[in-house]
Amino acid sequence: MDTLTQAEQDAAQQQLTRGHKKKAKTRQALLQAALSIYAEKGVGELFLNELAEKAAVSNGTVYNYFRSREAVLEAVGIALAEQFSEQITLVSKHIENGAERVAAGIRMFIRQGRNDPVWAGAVVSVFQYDSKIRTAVANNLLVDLQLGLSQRVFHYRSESIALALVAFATTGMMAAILEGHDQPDCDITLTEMLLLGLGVHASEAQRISQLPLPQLPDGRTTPASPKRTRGRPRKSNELTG
Amino acid sequence: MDTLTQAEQDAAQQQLTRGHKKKAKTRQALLQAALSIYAEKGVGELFLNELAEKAAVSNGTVYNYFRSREAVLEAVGIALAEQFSEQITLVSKHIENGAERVAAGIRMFIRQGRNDPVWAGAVVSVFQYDSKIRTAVANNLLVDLQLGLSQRVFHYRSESIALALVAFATTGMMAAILEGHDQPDCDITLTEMLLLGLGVHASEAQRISQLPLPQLPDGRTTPASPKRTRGRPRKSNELTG
Amino acid sequence: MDTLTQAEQDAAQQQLTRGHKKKAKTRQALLQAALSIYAEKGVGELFLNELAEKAAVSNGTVYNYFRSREAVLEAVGIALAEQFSEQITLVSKHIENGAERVAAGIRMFIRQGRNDPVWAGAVVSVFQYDSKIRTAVANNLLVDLQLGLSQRVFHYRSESIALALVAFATTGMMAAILEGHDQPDCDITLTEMLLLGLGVHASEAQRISQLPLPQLPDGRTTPASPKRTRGRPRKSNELTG
Amino acid sequence: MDTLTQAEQDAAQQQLTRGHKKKAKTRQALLQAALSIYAEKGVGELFLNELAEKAAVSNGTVYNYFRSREAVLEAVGIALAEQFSEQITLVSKHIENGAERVAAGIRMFIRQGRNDPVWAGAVVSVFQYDSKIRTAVANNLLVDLQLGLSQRVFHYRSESIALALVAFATTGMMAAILEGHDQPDCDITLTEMLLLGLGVHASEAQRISQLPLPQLPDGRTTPASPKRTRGRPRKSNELTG
DNA sequence: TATGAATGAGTCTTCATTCAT
DNA sequence: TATGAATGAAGACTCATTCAT
Repeated sequence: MDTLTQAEQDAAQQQLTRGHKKKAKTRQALLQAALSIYAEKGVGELFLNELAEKAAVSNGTVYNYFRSREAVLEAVGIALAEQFSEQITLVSKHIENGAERVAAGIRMFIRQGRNDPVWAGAVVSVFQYDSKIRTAVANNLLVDLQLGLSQRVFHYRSESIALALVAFATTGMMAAILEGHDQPDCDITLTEMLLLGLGVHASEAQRISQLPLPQLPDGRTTPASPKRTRGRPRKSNELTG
Repeated sequence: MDTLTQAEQDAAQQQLTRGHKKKAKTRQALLQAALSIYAEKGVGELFLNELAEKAAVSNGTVYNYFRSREAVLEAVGIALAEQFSEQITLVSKHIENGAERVAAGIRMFIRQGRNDPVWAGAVVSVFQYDSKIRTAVANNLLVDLQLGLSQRVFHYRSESIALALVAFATTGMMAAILEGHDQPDCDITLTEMLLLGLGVHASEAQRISQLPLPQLPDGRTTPASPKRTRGRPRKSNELTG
Repeated sequence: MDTLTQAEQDAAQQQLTRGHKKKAKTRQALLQAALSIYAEKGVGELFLNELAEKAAVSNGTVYNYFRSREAVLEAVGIALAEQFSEQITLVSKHIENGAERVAAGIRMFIRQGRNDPVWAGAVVSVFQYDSKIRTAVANNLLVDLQLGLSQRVFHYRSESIALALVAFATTGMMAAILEGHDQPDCDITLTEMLLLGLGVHASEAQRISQLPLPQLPDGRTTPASPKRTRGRPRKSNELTG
Repeated sequence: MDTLTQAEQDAAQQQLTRGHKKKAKTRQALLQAALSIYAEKGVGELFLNELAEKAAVSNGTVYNYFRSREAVLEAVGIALAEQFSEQITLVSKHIENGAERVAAGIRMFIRQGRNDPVWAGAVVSVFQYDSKIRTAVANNLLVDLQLGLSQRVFHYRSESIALALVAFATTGMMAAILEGHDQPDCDITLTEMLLLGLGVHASEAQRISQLPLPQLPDGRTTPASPKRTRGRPRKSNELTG
């Protein structure tokens, strides 16, 4: 998964051919830097001087790409939200079963977060700051929940509560992993629990949660491990201690 | 539930008899004001001049009670954390069954949050900002999970994941309610789902989630609805739309 | 004429008795400093760091008194406008003849400006930047023009043009004096010309323009000569060379 | 009256024949754009990015024509000043009487300003910002004043004060018109007043102020009405309300 | 202890100017 | 010469913290 959406990459490509390589690269660098700051310190701690430094541009350059600090936050949120839709669509493209689709989504998020802590940190930060991101997740999830329900795989009483359950448990798990409370196959374990919660039969839940995940094309450009040069050290999450 | 813990109230009471009524009141006012700011705008938006204004003291006075802004945040976190333990202990004092204790805890949080949006908002804000609060929740929850496991009511593979599941789903539900996505008995519905996820048999899950809740002594002093005089309006949560 | 209006001085006095001497003094210092910057460099060149330095307070203190840079400009404008009304009222309090009142006003402005270049510079700067100041001048002048007309001393075709003539010529003269093109009795000379322009008979114009001016109580606190420590040197006005 | 002086147009013409059409056009476009910004927002609000945009060139291009922002301001001032001389010379070319020459100058300025608010706004703005412009006006005016004096048409005590009177009253009137306080024949009315002020006999003042104006060749290229797309709205001038 | 004016480090933002293409 | 992204100095503004009263 790349930091830039497909649309943005296309635009970048076009500009590239017109010799505007630099501008596209700078914008990407800024978005990437913003993501990594989100990951390290949260949305509220994004300061433009630090953003500029991380993106290796000068202070004023930020304003050639974003009208204000708020615009940066918004742009990152939008970029993440678009990524979500694409990513989820991709991972469950050929899956017909609603429960399997939901499971694939949950596991993809957790695995992706484990592979890319910068991305995971940004997602967790943004998830509760920005309703756009929540909308993006919810819209995709909702369809699959309804599919599973109509297929008689899910049996839940309230769709909105099921939605909240899956979304918050998944992002919570991502947060827990970020804070060091990882364990092998935790994606499978959580997915099984959630499927049970959604009313899937135990044997089915176990089977579905262990299905092999579709291969994802890997286009990540974010560094695999965040640099924590500054900012307060991340507090350990005692929840999963 | 009061904003101050029992211990703090006791201390306050003692000082009261010594004629230090005012001091105790000011400290309580400050903590209460901080809570309501958390609820309205989140931890990152607590500014001391606003805190002082809300508590009806001058800004310099804050420093007679707290060494720094950080100390305020910490004190609020500690106060909330202590409340949690007391509250959960209270609600499940006479319950022997681990699953019933967990269910009572989940439902108490959600119901309490529905009754007191200020408190709920503060809890949700703090939960992801302050590891102490997470610890407090986790410690209590952990015991009950282990109890339920030993009683063969729960059947889960990973305790830490179960912990994360219950904690994040519950606080997520509180957030969803805050944003207006409430529905009757949503505490029961979520609890049933979580019990299922923890491996409780369906019939048991349904029964346990619907047990009458123990009566709670009600000593709340927080206003029932937060005043949102300033700050950005809370974004609607599309997740549970 | 003082930098603070009567109302402001009253307020200051009240606060003084309540031990708020400092606050009143700081506000006055800021207004005074703003005036002197206006005088030296014009409205557009007022920078808050320089304002703070001149008022001998720190940068942030300015914001304890004015919400923004704009608020500073506005406050100075209002203070000057209020001064005008008071000053003009004062100088022509006991004069019945409209032409004599107008003459007294014109000459008072010019003489006051000669005595207090800081004030004069500020007036000239503000006059064309701030409609409030123009309104203040115009309102007072208008009454006297109409009085003179009804007394058959003035004979002009258009009141609004007469208004503009007197106001711009007077402030223009103040600007010319500021730039060093002073000469003895220039207030008398200009006043005579303006009276002629307003249709006063030549002998009357000469007599009125030379009447002794009413004594003004002198409460100036502004330094008699501006310090020109910084900023581009004032360009000489070639108009009156 | 064109934005470029005759000299500049000649130069432009020469270059045209050498195929440098574009360069001349760009320079003119920049000067024209600067004028319109002056008119809209004043000298202090001319920003080079906006200038470039208005002239439909990139911001870097400005520096191919002017060394710095200051150089732009200076060039506009010089262009306006040269226009003045030409314009005044032109309008009073065949007039022998000093008072008639002065009257023609005053009326020409006011009428021209009424026809071309962009030009008028720029003149008013520049007049108080740039001593060159004042010099240009003063030099022309001075000669005519002295002529009128020697012809016994004027009877004033101080040449410098007479100069200031006429100049500031005229530009003040232009400002008043710009702010909407126009009225038919206000140029005649003001001129008559000023002639009276300069000591012209009443009947003569009336006659001279109403003489037909010499025809001006009209080569204006500036749009008749300024576009006020941005910037603070011009404040209404209460002086002439 | 309470007050609230003052402080100043830190951030956001603008805009004249440079320079590689 | 034209372009426009990049620059960075400068100025506006915030807010935790101090301190004299």
